[in-house]
Amino acid sequence: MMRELDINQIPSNINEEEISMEEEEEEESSNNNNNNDNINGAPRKKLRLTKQQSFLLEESFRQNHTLNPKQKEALAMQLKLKARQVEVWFQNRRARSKLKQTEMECEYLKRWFGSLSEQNQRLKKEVEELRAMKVGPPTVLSPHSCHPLPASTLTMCPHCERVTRTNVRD
DNA sequence: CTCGTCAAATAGTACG
DNA sequence: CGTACTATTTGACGAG
Repeated sequence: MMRELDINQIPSNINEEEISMEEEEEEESSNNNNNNDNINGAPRKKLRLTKQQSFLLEESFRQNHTLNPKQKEALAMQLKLKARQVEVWFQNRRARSKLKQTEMECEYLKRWFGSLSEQNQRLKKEVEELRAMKVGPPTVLSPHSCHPLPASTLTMCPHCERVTRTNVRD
C-alpha cells in the first residue's frame, strides 16, 4: 500500500527484456490472443497489456494526460489495440492518479492536523500555567473606603460617571 | 469526460 | 514444494 509516493512516476525497473528506445512495436510471439471475438460462447479472457504496451502508454501519459482523437488513433495502431481500449486506459489512468493524489493530500492533512493538535495542547497548558500564577480575580480600591474590592462588584454610575458599588456592602 | 463499480488476473500469505 | 484464501491491480462499462 502506498508504496509509491510519486504518482506518474514510471516504474523504476522497466528493463526486463529490451525495450528499444521510444515508440516500439509489441510482439511476444506466443502472444495474442488479442482477439476478443467471441467465437462461440467463450468466457473470453480479459486483456492484459504487455510490458511494452504498458510502457508506451505510460510514456505518452507522462507527456500528455489526455489524447486528442488523432493521437488516440495513432497510439491504438501502434499498440495493436482498439482506440476504445486506449481511451479507456487513459480514463482509468487519470482516475487512478487523481485518487493517489487525493490520498497523498489526505495523509498530508492528517499530519498537519496532528501537529496542530500538539501545538494546541501546548498552548492550553501554557494558558493554564499563566492563569495559575495570578493570585485571584482583579481588584480595585474602593473610592469610599480605600479598601480593595473585587472589580466584579463595581459599576459605572451613568449620571456622575463615577464608580459605585453594586449591591455589596463596603 | 468523470465516477463508481464489477470482475478477471495476479500478487501475497498461511498452512499442511 | 502445492494449494487454498485474501488482497491488490487493472481492463471494462454504465450512469450521469
